[in-house]
Amino acid sequence: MATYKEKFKIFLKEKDLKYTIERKEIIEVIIKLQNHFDADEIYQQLRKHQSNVSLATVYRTIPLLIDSGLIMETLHFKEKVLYEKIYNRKHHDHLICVNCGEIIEFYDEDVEKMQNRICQAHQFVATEHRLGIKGYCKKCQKK
Amino acid sequence: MATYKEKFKIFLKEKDLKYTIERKEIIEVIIKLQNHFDADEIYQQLRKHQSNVSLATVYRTIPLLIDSGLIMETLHFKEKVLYEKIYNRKHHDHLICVNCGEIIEFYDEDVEKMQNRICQAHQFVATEHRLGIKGYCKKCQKK
DNA sequence: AATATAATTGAGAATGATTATCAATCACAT
DNA sequence: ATGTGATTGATAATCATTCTCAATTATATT
Repeated sequence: MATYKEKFKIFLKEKDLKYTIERKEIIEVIIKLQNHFDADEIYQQLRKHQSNVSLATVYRTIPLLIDSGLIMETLHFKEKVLYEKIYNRKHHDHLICVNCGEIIEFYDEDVEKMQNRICQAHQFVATEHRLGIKGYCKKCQKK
Repeated sequence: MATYKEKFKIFLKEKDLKYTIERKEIIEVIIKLQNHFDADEIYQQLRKHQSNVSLATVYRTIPLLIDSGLIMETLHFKEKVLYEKIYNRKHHDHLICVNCGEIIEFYDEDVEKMQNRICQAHQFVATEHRLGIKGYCKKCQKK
């Protein structure tokens, strides 16, 4: 099982793209990120680690990270696109608290089965599905 | 069962908001719309019907339509927020063809049950869920 | 190691959807 | 008919994202 960095390098090589310092620094920062993140979060983390990669380069690199199967766009919240790491992780879906913004991940076998059934019924070939449930988390219900 | 227009009027009155000509023209145009639409689509339809309601007012009215339970945001596609009418319609989810943009609606009882089960397990109170499956429709698979 | 070449970068301008501002107008209760 | 606060249109502002372009860099080849 290749590491994140190796997988990214291999992807770039296949596409005749270069493994630059900027791309190296971005992937290193992504590896450390735990939660859902947006473009600016990557940028802020770079600065925190004494890297001067520009925001433009962050935006340019995101599609490469997606195409290489390392991250995916998972949800839109407050006008922002959030991403998360997916390499070497099981697919899962999300509960999002509209009050505090907390994101709870869950995996459900039935969701996957159901997706297959629905796609077959509509002769549809799925590349991705996203189930997002919005509402109130335990804490926020009390208010 | 109140009509769209009546329901909107009642909502506005409850909130001490006014039923203006502009809001009337917007709701009339929404009633006629069949598919998923964005803010600009509403604006274009208004102009087609000799209405001069501004785009700013369209944007200002959308939250009112959502709060009154007449429409909901259903999906993001190509950087645009798409809405659809929901009043007096059964909840449903979507298959979206990433090639041609076709949107197929489907209803599945199991999706609803599953949502309840997951929310109970996480002590979460859902206000809304959205299941979007992206992939290739029958036509686009052949290419 | 030097060279060639196409890819990449940073800085800042451009874009495009959406939101805010504000003076003029309007809906509606009294 | 009047008063008051809500609403509107026009347009400026915002904010995330994308584009532009000259300067720089990675990598294959000599």
